[in-house]
Amino acid sequence: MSEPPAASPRTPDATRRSERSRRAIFDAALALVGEAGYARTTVEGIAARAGVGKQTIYRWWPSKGAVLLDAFLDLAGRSGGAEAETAGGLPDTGDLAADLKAVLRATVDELNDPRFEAPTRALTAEGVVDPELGARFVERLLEPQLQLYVERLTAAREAGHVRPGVDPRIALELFVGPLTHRWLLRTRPLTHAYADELVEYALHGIAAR
Amino acid sequence: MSEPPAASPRTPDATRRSERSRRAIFDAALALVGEAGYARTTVEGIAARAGVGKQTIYRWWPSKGAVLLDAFLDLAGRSGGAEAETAGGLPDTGDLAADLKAVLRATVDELNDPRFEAPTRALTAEGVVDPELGARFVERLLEPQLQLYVERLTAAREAGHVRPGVDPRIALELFVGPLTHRWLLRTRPLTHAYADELVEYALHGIAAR
Amino acid sequence: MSEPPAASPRTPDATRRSERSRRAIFDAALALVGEAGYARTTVEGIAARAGVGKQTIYRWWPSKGAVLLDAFLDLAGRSGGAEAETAGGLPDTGDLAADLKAVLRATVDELNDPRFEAPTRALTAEGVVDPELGARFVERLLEPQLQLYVERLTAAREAGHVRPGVDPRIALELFVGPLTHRWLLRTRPLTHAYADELVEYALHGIAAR
Amino acid sequence: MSEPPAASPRTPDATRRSERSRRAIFDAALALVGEAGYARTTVEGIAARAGVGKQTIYRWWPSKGAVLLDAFLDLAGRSGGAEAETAGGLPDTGDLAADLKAVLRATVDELNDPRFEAPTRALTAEGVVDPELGARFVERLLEPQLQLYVERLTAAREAGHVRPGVDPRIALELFVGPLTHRWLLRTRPLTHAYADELVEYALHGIAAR
DNA sequence: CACTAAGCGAGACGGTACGTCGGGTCTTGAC
DNA sequence: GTCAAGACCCGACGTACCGTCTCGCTTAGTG
Repeated sequence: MSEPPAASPRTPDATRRSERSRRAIFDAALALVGEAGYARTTVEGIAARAGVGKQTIYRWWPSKGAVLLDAFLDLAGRSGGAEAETAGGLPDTGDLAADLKAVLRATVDELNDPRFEAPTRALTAEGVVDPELGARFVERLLEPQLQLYVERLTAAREAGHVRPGVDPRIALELFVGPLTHRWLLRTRPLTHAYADELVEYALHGIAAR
Repeated sequence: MSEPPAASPRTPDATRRSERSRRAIFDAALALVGEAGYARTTVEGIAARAGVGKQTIYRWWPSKGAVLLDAFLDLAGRSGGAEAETAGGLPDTGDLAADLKAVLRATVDELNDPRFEAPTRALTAEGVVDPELGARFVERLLEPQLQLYVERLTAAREAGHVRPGVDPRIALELFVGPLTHRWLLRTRPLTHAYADELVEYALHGIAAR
Repeated sequence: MSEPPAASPRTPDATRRSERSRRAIFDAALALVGEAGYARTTVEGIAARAGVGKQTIYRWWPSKGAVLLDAFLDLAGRSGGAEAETAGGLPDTGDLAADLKAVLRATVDELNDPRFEAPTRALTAEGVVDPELGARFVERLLEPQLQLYVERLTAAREAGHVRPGVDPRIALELFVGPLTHRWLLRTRPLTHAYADELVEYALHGIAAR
Repeated sequence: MSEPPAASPRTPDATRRSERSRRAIFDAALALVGEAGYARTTVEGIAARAGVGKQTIYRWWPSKGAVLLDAFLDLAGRSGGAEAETAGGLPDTGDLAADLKAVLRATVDELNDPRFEAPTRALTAEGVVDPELGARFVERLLEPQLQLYVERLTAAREAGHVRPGVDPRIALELFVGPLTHRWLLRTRPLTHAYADELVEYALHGIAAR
């Protein structure tokens, strides 16, 4: 029952991969995007800064975007950002509005944090245009976080705080969608006050009773 | 009292501009983005396809993105898309939910139209990363459309169909934000059914009474 | 009776060519070959040293060898090496042996001159392996010089100093061939004494009467 | 009194060398030079074709040229080309002119044989530019053959067919030099007729008595 | 009606980065 | 300790575009 060799042409041997280079590439990539922006970051620049041959990058990633996505996932994993939240789940004090406000305020802070802003914008934009990259981005970063909303909203529904028929998968977009819209398109500033208002509007709707 | 020449260095004389070239550039730009995608579209390519010197492009636009934004605005203006809607305003049958559903369904159709998808995605992504371009994009294309929501929602509030305290500028994002989120990030398909549900959720909120 | 445009695809417009760049490329190329040798000279290095874009080299020459051949032809033309000799023809004092010895001694000196040795060896070697380059090398540099031998030997034949049936084109190789052989393959040192002996042997043959 | 290990750093142990790999490398090298030419033949390609690690090549040879020189020597040794001739010496029928013509005709045939042409040209060119390689080439391949001329011409001198004062080492170049000149520089085609004429000219000189 | 003076098509230019190839070194695991 | 395999750092390849810069050539508007 032997394992067949990988089908794809030119598949490098991952067991021989240099962990040292991998980390250096991530560090260099994030640093450059932070300093010069995504567009002015180049594979050549990353390689030079990481003290690595260009081929070592092209051996393991197909494009600049892919490198940066992995670098960003690595960063998120290390600095516990998403992972910690993912592990713990959204807060559940019993007060749905308060919990959502706390989460959205934290999201606002993160989106305003310049450390994260440049690479996140860059990756999101890249994903908007490159479906494959976008899919990985959503699957690995966004979807796990959205799933937390699903869980919290489901719990709230079972607790009777949310109308019985509501689909959490759609409901969550009432919170996340507007926030993302403001942030990506810069139509209005992202503030805690806005986060609070958004929760109120989304929870209670805008129609007169 | 003769007017001195414009202060800025190297300001071209717009009165002598070749309309013929301007149109050819727009056509070439849109065609190329449609065929090859934004990333593979180049200024050089646009010039060649338009039968125009590169300098003629650089004389009038600072970047590829700017050319495409103008080309897109021109397209929108010509094919009446946004302009026609802008002129007429959102429908007002007295039934807010029905009117919003109609508008959102139309938006869904437009976002799913392959003719518009590629350039719109490209421009949006570019605007996400380039604040200046993003600002022009929002100001010239997005904001006029959002203003229509403001008007319709204000009218609805005055008619007593929307709660008195509601800020239309925030309320509109409950509709537009989730739609944009789905479209840009491709988290779920964009359908008429979704548009309808969105209107219901946003109008009535998700909280149990 | 209009001139048809050049058939070849992507033919650059020679009338717009930058003479300044052309010279800078020649100078850089010759300098680098002299300093680092042919093998360690690169197109990239030539471009950098000449303060020129790589494309400017590739626009006008197909290969490193071609650049160097032209650089060398230019050098020969400027420093009058071949051209001056070509213009004047071989000396004709009436004493064929003495004239040939003078010429061969001069050739020995030139082949031993380090300024010429490196690039000449490099080009010759390249021509040995690349027939096209070799053909140009022979046609532009070698053949004009060999032609001088043909003329001098023909004159000598008419003056009765050379046997009537002798083909000058073959005869000249008795002088040039052995010299080149020694120089290219470094089998024995190249000296004036050797040049003199060569003339004696070739003129009178080695067979006993 | 045990022998200390060889002084040089990293001297591989020749006794453990894989004969199998050595032959595979030679075969691959010759095949590739024949198929793609010397310039397009790479160490990597040789290793891959030979089913050998690159290091196995670099362990035993300093350069591509060195591998090919050895491969060529091996070929010459095997197919008896030079060796057989070397062993037997030049023919000596008593008729110097006829013997030389026979030998030169055979050389012409060999130089025109496409099997030998590519690698021989490549090695010669490499030797023209790389003195060390050139020296090995001359010593191992060329000089043994030239020595045969020395022997034959010495015999001829003793038999009174060659003038007494003639230095065979110089005389031989009258035959070999022009031939090599034509072959390397491709100035004129290499034919049997040319070989014959060359012998006549060199034996009897070109000067009128 | 000539005479500037711009916009224009064309494309050469100095550059930067691309993605690939191969050089020569080093490491791993099998023999 | 050699060997096959191949990852690694590095330098160069030849190409694609960038944005700038001349070139003639229309094409107005002015003197």
